[in-house]
Amino acid sequence: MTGKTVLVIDDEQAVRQMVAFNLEREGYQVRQAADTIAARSQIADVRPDLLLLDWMLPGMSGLEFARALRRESYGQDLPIIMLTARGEEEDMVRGLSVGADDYVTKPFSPRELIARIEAVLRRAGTSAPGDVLELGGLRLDLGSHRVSAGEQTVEVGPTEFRLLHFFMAHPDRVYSRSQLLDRVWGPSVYVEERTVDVHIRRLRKALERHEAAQMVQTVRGSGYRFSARP
Amino acid sequence: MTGKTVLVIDDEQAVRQMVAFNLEREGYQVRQAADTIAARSQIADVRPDLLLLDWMLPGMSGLEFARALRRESYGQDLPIIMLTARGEEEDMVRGLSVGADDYVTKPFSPRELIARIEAVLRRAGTSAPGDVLELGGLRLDLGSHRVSAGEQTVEVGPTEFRLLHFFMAHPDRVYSRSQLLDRVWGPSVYVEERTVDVHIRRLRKALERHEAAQMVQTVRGSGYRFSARP
DNA sequence: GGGGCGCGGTCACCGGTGTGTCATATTCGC
DNA sequence: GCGAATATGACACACCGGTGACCGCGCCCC
Repeated sequence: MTGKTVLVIDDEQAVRQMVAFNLEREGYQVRQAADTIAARSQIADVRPDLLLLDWMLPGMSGLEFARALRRESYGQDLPIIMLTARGEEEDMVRGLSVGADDYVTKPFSPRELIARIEAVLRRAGTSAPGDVLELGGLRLDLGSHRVSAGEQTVEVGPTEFRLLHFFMAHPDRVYSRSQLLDRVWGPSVYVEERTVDVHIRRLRKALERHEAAQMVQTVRGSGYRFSARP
Repeated sequence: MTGKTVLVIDDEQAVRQMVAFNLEREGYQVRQAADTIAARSQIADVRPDLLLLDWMLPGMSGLEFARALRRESYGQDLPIIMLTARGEEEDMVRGLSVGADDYVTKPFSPRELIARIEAVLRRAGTSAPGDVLELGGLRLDLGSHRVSAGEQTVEVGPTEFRLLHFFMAHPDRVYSRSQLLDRVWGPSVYVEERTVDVHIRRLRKALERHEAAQMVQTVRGSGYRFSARP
């Protein structure tokens, strides 16, 4: 796993720690900054994949900071999620208008935060061309939305693409049907668990002309796993 | 559906009963505890899949209790949802930073509670990456659900996997058949004690191609032990 | 506007695998 | 050598996952 880097910018230490604790548990790299000065140097230093930005910051507001970032070359397509206290929601309209990708109102649950982060990263990742996942002879190109095995193109439907994308981003790991539904279909979608089976089969069928179907593995009683080795 | 077990820890009986009623209707097993002492013994006794933990408890706060649990081996990946009164939201930031997975503010609707429980349960198990147990040349990878001896993969069925998992997590110690049934099969499963023998044999058979079967040792009159030395 | 097509979700059926139980063989301790 | 405890083989059954078919929906192209 690559482990995306997230920078949390908030003046309250408790908030930063809470976020850091929960994101690290999910496998993210987390950096912290208490103000925009520190944030600046962290951004230059570690080039985070995503910003969690508090609305109220000492000195410069989160809004101004976001706007300033958007004017710069590196910050233009850096995803930003704003953190805001309850009651400030109206202001968020302005926040979104300067280019924040989403916002979360405090207090927020780790689940909600992670779901939003993944949603934003997914969107950002999909639009960035040249981002390619490669594993065991399989290539998945996020930019062109194409899958290939060697020289040949593999034809997969949209859901199979997302499923394969998730698998290739998290290889060698078992996921239960409900976890897959959560991560690939989305947290608020309710469909039958067995639906996963059907899409697994469709994915296998697409891969099998290229002798790559054995990478999609059944772990009886637990779920499915994607792995290059048998 | 297996019927997951949820433990409700709250000092108000009305809250506990309301929760129990609604969860049981959904097919959950529900246990109750009015304080942390009772909670302790319930946790040791029934090994719940999830905790609903009130923020304000007599004696020890929910926060302290959660933190204490997180320090222990069994509690580390036990999902926790905090219950909190409206107005205490500020404090929740701290609660979430010690590892609660989500929170619900009282009063809450049964629908909301169930939705959150299911969301948390779905995510459970995904969090800790790269969990690997290693002992005497045997490797058990929880993430990929694989067992290997040296370079070779060891084929084991689901129950044998759980059994081996338990053994490798608690080596060099004798467990009686009923203890194994309790810990590996679960507290609410009733099967013959002799069934353990059969699965021990199946586990040995799987290990014996890799010359690792002698690690599963019989202690006549007492039970079984897993150990790297003869 | 209608017909066709692609996609996603559900269902029913089936075959295989895993699981628990029993009967019988074997081993161990005394 | 005896009795008790454990190992082992066999078996029936439940359950899980694979699979093909079907249906409904939205979209595009006539």
